[in-house]
Amino acid sequence: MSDRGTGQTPISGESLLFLTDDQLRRGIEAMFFAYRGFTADPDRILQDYAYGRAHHRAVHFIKRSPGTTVNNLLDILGVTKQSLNRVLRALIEDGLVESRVGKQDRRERHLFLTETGQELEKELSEAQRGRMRAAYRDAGPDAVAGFRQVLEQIMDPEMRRHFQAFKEGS
Amino acid sequence: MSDRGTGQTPISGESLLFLTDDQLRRGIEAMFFAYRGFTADPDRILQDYAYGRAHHRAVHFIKRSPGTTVNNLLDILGVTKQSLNRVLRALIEDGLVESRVGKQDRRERHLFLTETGQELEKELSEAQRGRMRAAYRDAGPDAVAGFRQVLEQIMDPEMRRHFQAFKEGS
DNA sequence: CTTGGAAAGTCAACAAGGCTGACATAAACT
DNA sequence: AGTTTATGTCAGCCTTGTTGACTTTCCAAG
Repeated sequence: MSDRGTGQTPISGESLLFLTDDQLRRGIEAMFFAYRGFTADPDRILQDYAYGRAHHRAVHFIKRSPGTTVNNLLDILGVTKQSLNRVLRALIEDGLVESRVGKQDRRERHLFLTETGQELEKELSEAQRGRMRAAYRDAGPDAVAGFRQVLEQIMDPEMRRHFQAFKEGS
Repeated sequence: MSDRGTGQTPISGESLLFLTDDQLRRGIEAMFFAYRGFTADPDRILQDYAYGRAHHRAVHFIKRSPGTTVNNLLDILGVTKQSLNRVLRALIEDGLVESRVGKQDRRERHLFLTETGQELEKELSEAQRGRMRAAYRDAGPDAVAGFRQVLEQIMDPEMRRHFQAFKEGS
C-alpha cells in the first residue's frame, strides 16, 4: 500500500510536480464523492429527528467550543445570522441548546449543549468518526498525514485560521 | 473500540494507529472547511451565469463522459430525476448541453456539451483546478498520494465504483 | 448624560435545489 | 399483447441559503 519513494504514479517525482488536468480532475472528483460519504451517516440519523445538516453543524461547533457566541458561530459557519438563527431557535426550543446572556457583555449570547443536545451530538459524531477511523486505518498513518496537509491547503486562509485555532487537546 | 487487527500496517515510526476522538474531530473539521474552499471559486463564477452547484456537477460529469445517458448521470450524482431534470432542462434551453436520442436504444438520451457548454466547463474547472494545483504543490507529492488514498476510503463502496471507473487517461 | 453604533433578534419575502407522488410517452423486451 | 424501462413533466413540499428592514439591548465615546 505504501512504498514511499518508489514512484507508483508520475506525481511522486522528487522535486517537480507535474500535474495533468486529468490528475487534478481525479482529485476534484475524489473530493466530491468522498464528501458525500462523509455526510451520509449523520444525514441518515438526522432524519429521525427532523433535523438537517445545518443543525448538525451548529451542534458540532457548540460542542467544540462550549459557551461560544452567536457571532463567533456565524464566522465559523459562514452563513447569515438569519439562517443560523432559524436553526438555533429550533434547537433551543427543543431543549438541545441553551442560550445564556453574557456576563461581561450582556448583548452576547453564549451557547451550550444541554444533556439532550450532548446525546444527539454524540450519536452524530460517533457515526462520523466511525467512518473516518475506518478510512484512516485502511489508508495508513502516512496517508492520513498527507490527507490533512492537502485539506489544509485547500481551505481559504480565513477558514484555515478557524481550523488551526483548535489544535489537538486545546 | 480499539480492537483493530493486529498491526496490518506496521510502518516505521508509529506502528499502531492510535486515534483519539479529538484527532478524528480534526479530520472531520478539515473536511468541512476544505470542502467550502473547494467549492468557493466555481460558486463565485456560477453567480454570473445564474447557475448553481447542481449545474456545475451536471456539466462536469457530461464533460467527463460525453454521450452519457440521463440514467447514468442520475446514478453518479445521486439525486432524483426530477431534480436533475430541472437542471438539465435549463442547460439544454440555454444551449450549453445537447441531448441526442440514442441509436441502439431510442429511449435513451445521450448528453453532450455544446461549444458554449465547453466554455463554461473550462472556466469552472480551471478555477477549481487552480486551487487544487496550488494545494498539491504546497503539500508535496507524498501528501497528495495520501490525500487521495484517504478520500477513496471515505467514499461509499458504490461511489468508489463510479470513481474508479475512470482511471487517469481513460 | 446623551447618543452613536455594535450585537443580537425578528419578520417578511424569495430562490436554489433537494424530495415525493402521479402521470405520460415511447421504445424495448418477453 | 402486455410489461418493463428510460425519460420527461406537473404539482407541491421541505431545508437552507439569501436580502432588506426594523427593534431592542447596551457598551462606550463624546
